[in-house]
Amino acid sequence: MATTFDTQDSVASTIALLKSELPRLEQQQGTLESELATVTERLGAVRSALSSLQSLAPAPLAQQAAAVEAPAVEAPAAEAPATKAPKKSAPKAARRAPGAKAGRSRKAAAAPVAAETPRATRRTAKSRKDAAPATTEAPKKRTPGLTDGILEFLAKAEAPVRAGDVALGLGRESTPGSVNAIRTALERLVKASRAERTGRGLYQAAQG
DNA sequence: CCTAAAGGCAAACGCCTGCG
DNA sequence: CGCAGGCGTTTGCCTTTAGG
Repeated sequence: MATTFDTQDSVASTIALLKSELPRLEQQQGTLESELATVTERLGAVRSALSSLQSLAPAPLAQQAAAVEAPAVEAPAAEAPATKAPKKSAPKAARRAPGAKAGRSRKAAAAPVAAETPRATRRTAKSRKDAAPATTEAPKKRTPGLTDGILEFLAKAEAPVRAGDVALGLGRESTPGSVNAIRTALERLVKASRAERTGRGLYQAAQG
């Protein structure tokens, strides 16, 4: 039988394959290590920016930032699942109209056949006034100077940052809503040419 | 008091990626 | 390869605040 031969042949080819893969893996390791070094460096920059901002921010904000800093650094991976959770409650099928492939159909949805929940209706139904009554609960606190804070954060960041990073850096919660607010602010800054978007979800201070 | 600007929030949509 | 889910983007409306 030729099985021994076949086995030897197969082992040899596997060895050759693995050997050929080795340089690539080593190179990849090197790349990742340098990337890690970059991230580590940036982490330091972000931390220093954070501490600077904390000194600028009002007391409660600074406290929040301090509280956020530790866990965020300790377990960055845990952030992802946390933000993913709420999505489940709103399945895509429910959010998107069936067959609504045509982009920006939302605009058209104002007119069409039976737009079940036009914006105005939703708003009124939700009634933000009702949601934020004049009771003990403080209404949605606005954070004056948010734009400035973002700009300052961007200026201090040595590399393009994400909205979530900015949120954390400014001592805000990294909830989808909060991050979305940052993102909206970032977009406004980009529109105003006060910031630049370097890639998908990446922003940096405007050059020059 | 009125208005504009800034900021918050929610919804819809598109793109990307992981999984079966 | 198709599907499902996550994430980012866009958009519109509302609230709050500051300035005239």
